[in-house]
Amino acid sequence: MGGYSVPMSAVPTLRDVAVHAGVHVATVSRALNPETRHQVNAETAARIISIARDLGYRPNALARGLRTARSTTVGVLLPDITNPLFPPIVRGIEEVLLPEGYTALIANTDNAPDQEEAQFTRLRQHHVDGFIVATARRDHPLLRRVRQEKIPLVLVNRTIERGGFTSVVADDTAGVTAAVRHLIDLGHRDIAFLAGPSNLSTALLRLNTFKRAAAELGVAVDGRLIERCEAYSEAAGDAALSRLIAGERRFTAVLASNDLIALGCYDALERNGLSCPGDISVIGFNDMPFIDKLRPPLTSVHVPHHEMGRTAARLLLKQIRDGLPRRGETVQLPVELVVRGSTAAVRP
Amino acid sequence: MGGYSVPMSAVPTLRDVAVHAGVHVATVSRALNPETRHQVNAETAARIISIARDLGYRPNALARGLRTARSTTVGVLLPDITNPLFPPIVRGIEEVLLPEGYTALIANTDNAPDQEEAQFTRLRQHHVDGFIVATARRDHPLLRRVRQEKIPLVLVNRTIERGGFTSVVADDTAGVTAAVRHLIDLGHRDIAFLAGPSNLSTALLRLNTFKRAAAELGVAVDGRLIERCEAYSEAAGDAALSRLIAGERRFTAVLASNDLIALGCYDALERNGLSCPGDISVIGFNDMPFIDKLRPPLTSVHVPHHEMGRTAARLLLKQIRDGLPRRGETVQLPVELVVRGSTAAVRP
DNA sequence: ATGAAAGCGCTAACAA
DNA sequence: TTGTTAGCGCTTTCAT
Repeated sequence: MGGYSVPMSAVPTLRDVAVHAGVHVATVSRALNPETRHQVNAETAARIISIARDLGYRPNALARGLRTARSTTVGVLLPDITNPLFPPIVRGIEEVLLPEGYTALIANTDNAPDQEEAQFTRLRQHHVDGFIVATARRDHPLLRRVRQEKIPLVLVNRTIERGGFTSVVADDTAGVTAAVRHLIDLGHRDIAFLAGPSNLSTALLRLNTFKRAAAELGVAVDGRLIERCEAYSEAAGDAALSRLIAGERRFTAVLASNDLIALGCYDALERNGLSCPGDISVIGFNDMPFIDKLRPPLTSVHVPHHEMGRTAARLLLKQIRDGLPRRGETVQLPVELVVRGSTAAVRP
Repeated sequence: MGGYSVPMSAVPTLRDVAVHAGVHVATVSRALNPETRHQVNAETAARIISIARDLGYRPNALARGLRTARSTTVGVLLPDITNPLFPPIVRGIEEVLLPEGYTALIANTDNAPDQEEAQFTRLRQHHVDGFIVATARRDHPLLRRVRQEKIPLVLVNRTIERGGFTSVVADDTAGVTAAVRHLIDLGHRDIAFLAGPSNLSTALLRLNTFKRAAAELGVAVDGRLIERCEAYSEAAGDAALSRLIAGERRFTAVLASNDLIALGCYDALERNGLSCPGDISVIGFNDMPFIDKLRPPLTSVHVPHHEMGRTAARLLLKQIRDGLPRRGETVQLPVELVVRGSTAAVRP
C-alpha cells in the first residue's frame, strides 16, 4: 500500500510522529500545541496532526510536567470522602478542572495533622500545581507554611479568619439567622444550640451568629442550652443532645451546627422516647445528600456544595495562571433554609 | 557554625544533596533508594540520608516516573463519587495503595461511554500503572481494548461474566437468597422484584438468583411482579414500583436490586398512601451508608465495600508487580442480610 | 564503592 | 518556518 506503518505495541511518542511526518520533533511539538501551532506551516501542521491522530499519539504528562514544571494536576485535601458533604464539592471541582486539562488528586486527612502532612508531602512529590483544601482549622501551621511557599492555594467549605487566604464558604450567618427566625416564628422560645468543634471556622461563626440572632430577635440566650460537640459527627451530636436532655433546662427546639450532629439528635431523641417534631424540633446545617429521606425529613440550611467546588476550582486556576494575589478574597455563597418535617410550632 | 546552608526557596533536587554531600548524584540516588542502598558505603549512605532530610529533599515523582516508566499512580474509574456506595470503596483502595507509595487518580464516568473514554485517555496520559474499574458493563468494548493493551486492571463491584477479568464482587447470590428466604419466613408469598439495568452484571445475577431462590423455596415467580429499572437510581425505583402498584397483581413485599431503587420505593409508597412495612415490606441491596437512618430503617444486604476496595487494590498491586495473570480470578466477598424495620410478617 | 554518561519524552531558546 | 541543542530530575548501565 505504501503508507507508513502504525506501530501497534508501545505508546507512540513525539519522535514516532516526527519520523512518520518526516520532520523534526520540535516541529511536531509546535504543531500539536495549540499555543505554538501558528509558528508552523498550516499544511505541515495539518499533516502532523493527522498523523498523530492515526498513530494514537498522546502527550506524556510526566515528560511534559518535568520539562515545563507544571503538572496540570491539583491536590484536593478533604477530611473524609465518605462524609456526603464532600463528593459534591469534588464533582464541582472536577467539572471546572477537567475541561481545562487538569486532574485532581484527592487526599483524605481524617482531620489528623500527621496524615495531612503526609498527604501534603505526597502531593508535592507529584508536583501538583496548586491545592484546594477543605480541612482548614482556625489555627493551622501547615497551611501557613504552604502559603509561605507561594503555592496556589484555595480554601473551601472552611476558612481561616483574617488569614488572608483565598476561600470559598457558605453564608453561615444568613443560614443560622434564617434557621433561628424560622424557629421563633413557629413560637419556639427555648432553643438549644449544638456547636461544632471550636477549632473550625464554621463552628465558631455559627455559634456566634446563633447568639446574636436569638438576642436580636428578642429571645434570651441561655448558656445552659448551648452544648459543644467535639466533632461534626453523629456520635458527638447524640452525646451532646443527651447531655442537654439530662439537664434541667427544658427546650422545645434544637439547632444543630451541621447535619451529622442533627442525625445524632434523632438517635438521642429516639433513645429518650422523645418525638420529633412533637416534643422537640430539630434543624440541621448543610442539607447534605439523602438527608431528605430521614423521618421526619430534616429541615436544614442548604449549602451549594457543588457550586462551592466549582468556584474554588475557578479561583485556583486563576491563581495558577495569574499568580498569587497579595491578599486572598473570601467568596461567600448564598444558602437557603429548606423547611421539611422536623420542625413544628410549639403547642399553645 | 560552618555547616552547609539550606536553600530556603526552590525544591531541592538530587543534585543539591549531592553537592552538599560531596558525592555524585548517582551515589545519592543509590543511597536514598532502599532497594539500592546496599551498594553504597554504609557511612556515606547515612550521611547522605541525613543531608537529604535536612534539605527537605523529596524525589520528583514526574522525573522518576519518566525515567522508570512507572508513575506509582493508579486510575480509579467510578460511575459517580456522589453515590454513597463508592466513597468506602475509594477509602479501601487508598488504605492499601498509600502505604505502598501509590496515588489513586479518581475519575467519574457518569456511566457515559464518551466520558469514560475521555477519562481513560486522560489517565493514560498520566501513565498510571494500572486501573481499578467500578464501571464495568456486561458488554464493554473499552475494557476489552484495555485488556489487550496488557495494562494491569481489576474490576470492582461489577464484573464481566466469563470475561477473564480479575474482579472483586459481592456474593450477590447469597445476598438475594437470604433476602428472599427472610421474606418467605415472614410469610410473604407475593414478592415483587425490581431489577437493575440489564447491561450490568449485578442486575442480571440478582434477577436470576431471585427467580431461582423463590422457586427453590416453593414460591411461584410471577412475571408480572418483576419490573426492570433503567438505572440504579431513586427515580427509576419510584417509577418501577409505581407501575407495579398501578398493575392488577397484588404483592406484600418488594425486593429492590439496590438501595437507591429501594429509596425510590419509599417515595412511591408514600405517594400512593401505602405504608411500609404495614402494607408492603421493602428490602434493599448494598446497605449503603446512612441507609439505616431512613424511617422505617431499611432492611438491606450489607456489602463490605471498604474491604472490596482493599481487595481490589491488593490484586492490582500484585498484577503491577508480578505481571498480568493468564486468566483473572474473581474474588467473591461475603455479604450479610441486615434486618431493620422495613419488613414485617404478613397479616394472617 | 563510586563516578561518568546516557536517556526517558518533552519544550523552549537560539540559529539558520 | 524549521532544525539544533540543551536540559528538566531521575535511574541505570558501564567503567573505574
